[in-house]
Amino acid sequence: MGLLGPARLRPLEDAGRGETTRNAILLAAAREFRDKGYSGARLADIATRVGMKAGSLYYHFESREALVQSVMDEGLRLTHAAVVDRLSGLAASSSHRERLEAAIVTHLELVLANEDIASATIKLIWQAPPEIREGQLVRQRAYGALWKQLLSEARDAGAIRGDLDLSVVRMATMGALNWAADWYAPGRMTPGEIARDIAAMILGGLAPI
Amino acid sequence: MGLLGPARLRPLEDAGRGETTRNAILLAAAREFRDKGYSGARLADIATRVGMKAGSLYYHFESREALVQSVMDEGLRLTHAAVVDRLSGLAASSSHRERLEAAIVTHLELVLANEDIASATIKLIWQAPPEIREGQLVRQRAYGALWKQLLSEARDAGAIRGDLDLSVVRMATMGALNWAADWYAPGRMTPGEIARDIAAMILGGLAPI
DNA sequence: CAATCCAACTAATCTAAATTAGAAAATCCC
DNA sequence: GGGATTTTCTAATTTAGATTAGTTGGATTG
Repeated sequence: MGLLGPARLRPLEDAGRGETTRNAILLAAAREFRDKGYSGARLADIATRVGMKAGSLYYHFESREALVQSVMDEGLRLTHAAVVDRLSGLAASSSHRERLEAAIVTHLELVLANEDIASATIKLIWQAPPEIREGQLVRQRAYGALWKQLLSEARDAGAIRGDLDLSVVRMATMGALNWAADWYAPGRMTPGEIARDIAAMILGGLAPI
Repeated sequence: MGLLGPARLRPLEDAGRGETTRNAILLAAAREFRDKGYSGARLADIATRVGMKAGSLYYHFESREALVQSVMDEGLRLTHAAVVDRLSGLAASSSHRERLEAAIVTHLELVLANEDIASATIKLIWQAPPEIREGQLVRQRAYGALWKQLLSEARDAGAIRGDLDLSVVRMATMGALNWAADWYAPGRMTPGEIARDIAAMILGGLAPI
């Protein structure tokens, strides 16, 4: 696997024609949600992006809500897969610190630059009403578990100080990373530079050595 | 000033009868928005909380949008005031690290425990559509400026490593703090404990000393 | 080539809330 | 107490969008 990873919208294997437009809709929806937010995005606009009319979307999705769910599902899947993939590409000899850093940078680059669906998902996590978010708990938990493991292994190995609650650490980290989806605008700094700074800050803290 | 601070919903000075119900509405709206999100909160429910009917709200606010704006305005004002106040209560001899820590803890405790309006505002910042958020830029900038100053003074004094971009630091910090509004649920840890851990993490980093 | 199916369109319909207008009730002020 | 003013209520009205029903054109298959 390694650097390029499996993180495309969906493998070609099972892509019949239907699957293709479904993906086009997901992508259009992701962009629309990312740009206009959960309540601002309208089905009509999403449809226009794909080149169809609002009603036609119902051929592919049960409802607006189902569409949101699918976008989030896919976004989380992509993010999870990208991080797993990145980690599995590291040398077996890599340190816990390196692994943490890799996870942080991968997550952040996905959110900032790579995938519309990933960044849309992050926004939806904040914006969507509770009912919808609850439908995502399974995936969120799965991704959360990955980080939990990463952190607790690191601590067991002595790579993280023992006086911090790991849940708090995990949530604070996610917050720091995910908020970037909101304030980031291409310009002064590249996603890579931002990722490096945030990783350095999380791992090393603000205080000078 | 010191520990108790000025951070009440609004000074009594100019509180005519009208002002009072206006505040009651703001508070009710804040709770409703905090619990159900920007798009989930309905004017009817807000009105019920205050003991009136939806239409009556229009006597006090132009529109739903104006109400949201007011909540956010007040929330940011409160947060800003609380942090300023806390800082001004510190001894002149306090270190930059202490000042940063105080700001972090104050912000977090406000978001987690103290003021419905503050935590509602944090959520609205994420959830509200861009047009509304833009109406808040002035206040957000003012609060941002406070942090900017705090951070750059700290760095000039050598209390923050010089290799990090301060904007990134500031945004990552806000993200870490603000996401807490979302995942925090009273239980295992108190807001104070969480605040301590997050402050320790931001200042000292994950790596052991 | 006819029957069937797929994928989209058009044109209602439905619905949930926000919003408005005008009537009623409280409150205030003399 | 009575008129003016402030505040709230009631009962439409509006509106924006999601949703649904029924239709159509093209592709596919037997």
